[in-house]
Amino acid sequence: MNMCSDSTQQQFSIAAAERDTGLSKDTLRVWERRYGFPKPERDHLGDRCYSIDQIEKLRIIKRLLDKGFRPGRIVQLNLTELRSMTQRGDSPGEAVVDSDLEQFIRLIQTHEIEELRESFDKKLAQIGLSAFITNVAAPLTFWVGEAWMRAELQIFEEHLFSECLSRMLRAAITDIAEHEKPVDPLVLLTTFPQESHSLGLLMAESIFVNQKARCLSLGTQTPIPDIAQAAQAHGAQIVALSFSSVMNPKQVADGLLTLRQMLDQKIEIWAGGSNAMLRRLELNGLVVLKNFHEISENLTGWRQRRH
Amino acid sequence: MNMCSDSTQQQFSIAAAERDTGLSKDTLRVWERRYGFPKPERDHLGDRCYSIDQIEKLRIIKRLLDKGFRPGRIVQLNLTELRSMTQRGDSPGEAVVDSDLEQFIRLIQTHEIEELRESFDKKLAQIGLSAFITNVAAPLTFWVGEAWMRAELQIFEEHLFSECLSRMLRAAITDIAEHEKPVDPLVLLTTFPQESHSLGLLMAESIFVNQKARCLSLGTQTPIPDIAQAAQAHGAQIVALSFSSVMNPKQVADGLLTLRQMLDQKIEIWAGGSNAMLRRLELNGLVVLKNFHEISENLTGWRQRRH
DNA sequence: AGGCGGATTTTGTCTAGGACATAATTTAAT
DNA sequence: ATTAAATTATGTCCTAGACAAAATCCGCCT
Repeated sequence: MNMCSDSTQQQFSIAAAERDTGLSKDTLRVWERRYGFPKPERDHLGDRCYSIDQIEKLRIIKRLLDKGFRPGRIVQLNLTELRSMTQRGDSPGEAVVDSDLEQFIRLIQTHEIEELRESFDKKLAQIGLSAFITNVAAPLTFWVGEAWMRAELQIFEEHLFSECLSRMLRAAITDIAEHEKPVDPLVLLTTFPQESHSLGLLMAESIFVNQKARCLSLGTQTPIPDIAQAAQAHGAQIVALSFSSVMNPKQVADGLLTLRQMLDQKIEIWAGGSNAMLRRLELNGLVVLKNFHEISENLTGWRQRRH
Repeated sequence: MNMCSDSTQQQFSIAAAERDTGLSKDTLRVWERRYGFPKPERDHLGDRCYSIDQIEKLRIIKRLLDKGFRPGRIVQLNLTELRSMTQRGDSPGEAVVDSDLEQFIRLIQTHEIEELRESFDKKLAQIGLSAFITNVAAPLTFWVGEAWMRAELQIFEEHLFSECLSRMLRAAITDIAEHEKPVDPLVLLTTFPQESHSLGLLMAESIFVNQKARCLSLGTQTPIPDIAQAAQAHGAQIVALSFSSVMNPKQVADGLLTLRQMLDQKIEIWAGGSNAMLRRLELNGLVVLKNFHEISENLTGWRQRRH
């Protein structure tokens, strides 16, 4: 049993490391064997004790892996080198930040939650829900993740932002539901068991509801057989799933295949999110949504197909 | 690499089993070694292939463990024996179900979500938020868990119920926030990284908000150092945490100890939820809340202490 | 009977190093 | 320049042993 619990001066057991980095115990051990990092201290029982610095580095590496980097190359690098990698890659980095977004960013950084909420509301009233999600919510969420990696934002600030946005979207959804009568298709929304990010799902639901689709959300983390059951029970015509990069790509592919087999062929699966697997995966009866705009497009298409 | 993925006819890899049962791979392997259950088939590589029946049994066993049973005794039993154990134990079983609850239960079982939502709203308007949580939301949540174990309710029905209740509570919270001006204390609400159940947290927040406390929710799964940082940054006076029985009791104790050390002594930690560890744990500067009613009591106490 | 302290069993998590499928990359051949 | 084949990189699985912490049992004393 591990002696270097969290409690003693910033030391993390391998279980704590797994929980806080999202890298499995097996992966942590095999990296140590192969690449020599992380090489944690050992307690008097020979159990690994990760330092807070190692955990932080591992968290950054995890995010870079999600962006397509490979461990063998980046594991050796130091913190500054890792942070500089954010700029590189497919995205143009912070140059993309719209001037409109800057005010929101400032409010996040200064923890002015109330003001952030008000600005959100104002903006929403100005540009409407769809545009708000495409032009504000989505890019801001992306920016927040990047900023964290550049050490410009704390994790709790990310949580605050996420919570604030969630509440806004939920309110918007309720609001629309009260005023407009939805029509077909009936869309079942949820995520796979490993996936706990609810923000993507919520943004998708907002778009669907805004287009007057009937939505039924199961929340996050529904076991796959139960997704199928729910879809059949309620006569859903579309099952919409959200996959962030925290989910293991293999399990994404695996799960989608299983679900496709369990589900009536008439029911479509629509999958969106930042998970790398979605860009590679091709499967009959699976619609991969590259961005929020494609939800509207596909919805129009679906409705035309059914007259 | 595992060949018996989810996709082939109801076979689960050990990773899928872990994800769907909440029991770690290590535990699954050591149970097999010691008790002879679960004894999964092997694929051509020697990798474990759990059947759907084994998974279901494991899920029930997991819930019984959370209630205080021990694996050595119950692992051997068959499904009917396991299900009958629900009645036994400290709780009087379904006899406790209030006649008022029956209508809600029926609506859950028949998937009448719209009607459930309306009934909730009506009841809430009738008895007020505090009473609604203590007399309806909390017992109903408990009942839903039990009913699942007795195979009277599907998991997706549990999700639907949970989502429906969530939305209601969030709406209620927003509603109060718009009409009443909150006062001290400032309460920071969140859960530890492993804990993804947001319902308990939401019920707690409802009570707090209803008592005019200023609430700041980080949502679920905030890393422990970040909880401490957030509390300091916002000058929170109370950190409120929710622990369901899905969380490993050791990690609960460990985490609370760590957090207590990181936090200013003046900041109180209030912990509630069904996790078994809370009943055993004693720690200076930690308030364990046995039920929702104690939130109000302790809040009154806190305010009196500060005049 | 009932409570207490120590011995014993139960339980979960950690260790090590080996294996191998799959994915990604490099090399060779057309 | 493209495609195919070989190679390397990577994560997850395997076995089996160890040990602390928690729970239970047991004998003793009141």
